[in-house]
Amino acid sequence: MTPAKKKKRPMGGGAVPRRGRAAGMPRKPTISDVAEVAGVSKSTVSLVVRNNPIVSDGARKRVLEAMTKLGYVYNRGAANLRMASSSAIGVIVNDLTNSFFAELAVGIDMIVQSAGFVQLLANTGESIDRQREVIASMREHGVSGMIITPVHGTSVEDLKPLVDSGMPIVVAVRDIPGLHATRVMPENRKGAYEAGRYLLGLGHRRIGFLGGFADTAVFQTRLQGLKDSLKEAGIHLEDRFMIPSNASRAGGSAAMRRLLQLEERPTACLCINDAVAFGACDGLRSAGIEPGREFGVIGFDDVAEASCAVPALTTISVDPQALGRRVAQLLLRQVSAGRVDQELVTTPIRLVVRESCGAPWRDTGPGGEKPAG
Amino acid sequence: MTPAKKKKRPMGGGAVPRRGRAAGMPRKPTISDVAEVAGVSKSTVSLVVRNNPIVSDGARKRVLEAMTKLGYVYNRGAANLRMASSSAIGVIVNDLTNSFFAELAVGIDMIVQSAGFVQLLANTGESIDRQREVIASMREHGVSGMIITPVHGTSVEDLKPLVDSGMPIVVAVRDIPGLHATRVMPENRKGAYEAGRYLLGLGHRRIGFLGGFADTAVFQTRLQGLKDSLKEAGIHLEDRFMIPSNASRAGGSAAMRRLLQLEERPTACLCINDAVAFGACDGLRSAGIEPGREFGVIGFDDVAEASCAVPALTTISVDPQALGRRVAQLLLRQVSAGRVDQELVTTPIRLVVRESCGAPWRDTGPGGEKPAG
DNA sequence: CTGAAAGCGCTTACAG
DNA sequence: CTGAAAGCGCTTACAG
Repeated sequence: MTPAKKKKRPMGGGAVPRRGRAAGMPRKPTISDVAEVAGVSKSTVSLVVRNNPIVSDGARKRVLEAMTKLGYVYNRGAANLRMASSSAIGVIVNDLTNSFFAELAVGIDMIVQSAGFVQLLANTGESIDRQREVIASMREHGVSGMIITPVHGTSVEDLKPLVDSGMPIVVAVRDIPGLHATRVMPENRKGAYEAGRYLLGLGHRRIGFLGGFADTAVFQTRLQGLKDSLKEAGIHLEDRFMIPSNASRAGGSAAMRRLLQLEERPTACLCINDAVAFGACDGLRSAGIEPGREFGVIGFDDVAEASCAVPALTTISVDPQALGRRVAQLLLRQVSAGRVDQELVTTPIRLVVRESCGAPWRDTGPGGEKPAG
Repeated sequence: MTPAKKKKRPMGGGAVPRRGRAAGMPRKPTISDVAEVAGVSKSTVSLVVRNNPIVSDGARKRVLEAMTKLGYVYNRGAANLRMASSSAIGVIVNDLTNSFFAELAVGIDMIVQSAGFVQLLANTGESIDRQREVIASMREHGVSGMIITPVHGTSVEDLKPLVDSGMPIVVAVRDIPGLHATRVMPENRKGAYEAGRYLLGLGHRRIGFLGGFADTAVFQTRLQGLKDSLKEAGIHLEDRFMIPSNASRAGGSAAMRRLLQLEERPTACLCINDAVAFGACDGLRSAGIEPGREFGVIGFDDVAEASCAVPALTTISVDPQALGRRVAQLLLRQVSAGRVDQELVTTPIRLVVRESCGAPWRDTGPGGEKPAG
């Protein structure tokens, strides 16, 4: 074993000023330093770092000791540069203050962490400009894949350069039809179908469909799911029970008022989203009807705030953490396989009865004709 | 101008297999490629990339054209390696499903993004093991600073190696007393003081303090704030109005039951956290008293769920986004100055009257003696 | 204003 | 099993 050589580290052409380190701080140790202390070559240290069993036990032991002695920290950036790979994936979320997306990020993080990757997370706050900047930034940082819940109004063109660059990406929750990338969407039809079954199970027979506009895919899919469940029970969803409106709270309120004016009016409704469901509850209350207890209201949990604001509201939602895990797995599979998939994947949907402020609706039975308590 | 030279790129000792790229994918262009196409040297391209005005307009133009033509993407990892700096900061959060911390992350992200940094976000889910792993991982990824909301039970020793390494860190929300790092904590005393003033302003004169145990710093600080406000109004907080308990929902319920048994009982209380406040409301309801309307309840919003579950509950909380922005600024200041601060910073606290399910409490006036409506 | 060269901290055939 | 050398994609004095 040759004695450890003092390496000179000449500060030749590229004298490095070590920006980012406090003036007096000692230089961070590198594998060369470790090799020197352990009396082996850099290669050997590199093998030890990556747990290659080829190294002799003695050498390994000396290397490990040297590492702890020096407080060595592996520089993954340098390794990534050399290997032309990266151990980071980018996660771009349209609104992290929305707990749905926060939970989604948590689910993603679980998988990403346990796969030894690190998550670059950016929040776009529904800003298309910020989304563009963030995508560019993450590409520069060399992420090996990206998960995006696009901001509203994102077009195929916005994401095409990214996809064309060969970057594995998964688009989640909000679809961008026609994009050649993996897209993971909730099973709207199944959710609406189960909502219908749920209401039927509670004894409802006249069920309305509120909010949204008929020329959107999401409207048609959700409506179809409801119709399917009703048809199974031999019930036809009457057109007059189908009331389009803005997919907003105000829209829901107006739609509910129209619904309540019908003869033989429904005793329950399915709303296109939770904002509309809020509005439907507003409309019921202003008519002196208690939502939930006297009139069944279910909304798709798109805006993901239903749990707080409407006590007795039943929501249809995806388990966001499970969705996050699924999405991350789909991405990592592509990353490790070195190829890009273009599948459309749907995710299961659950009916969630929120037990928030008031008594949950399911405790009250079929209701609808029952006078206020 | 010499004609563009074909660089050979010999695959000598270190033939790079290009892991992480699909088989047929073309190599990503580098500044050498851009230089070749633009007919300039690498140095010039580098100067253009970083917007150095020293480059002639003609050269700049040709470089920019070459970049768009090739679809060049800056490799920040390589630049960081060379500059021994990094444009990433690590954010380690104990529970991202808690909307308080999600909002915190959003605030951090805002500052981090606009400073041109990228955020590595990891969720520990209150696991000390995961926290240790994540800290190690982020160090390996070369973050230039870290923001941590530590998991419960984190000790000074857990974070000391990190601090000793010279890494700028900011510990937020949960204090680790004795750690030589910037720590940003809510102003508990001021919050309690303002809660007291708020209750006094509503006409309350007998105010209780519920939950927690007297041997904790947080208990003493919050209690002191309440006492201060009462003293200003010439009121002494009676010891019997101070009821310690587990800082849980069950604890709060038990404490409230004890409080209600007192002669000349209080008409309002301040709770050590929102879980206790939930419990206090439970206790009130089981005694037939409507919380908020008939009995003032304020809780510190530590668990950050108050807004959903207790309609009429007043909470004392920090604006988490503002806190996040503040924290990020404190970190970035250290990062760019290349030094490490060890200050203890407190953040302002606000009284928030939640307008969730029921009528907000402030609409009901002093209350407390008023019979149930 | 531009080019050639060195080096950031790693990994990887290759020769011993 | 170990060592010397080349190179990942950048930046930076330095010489022209």
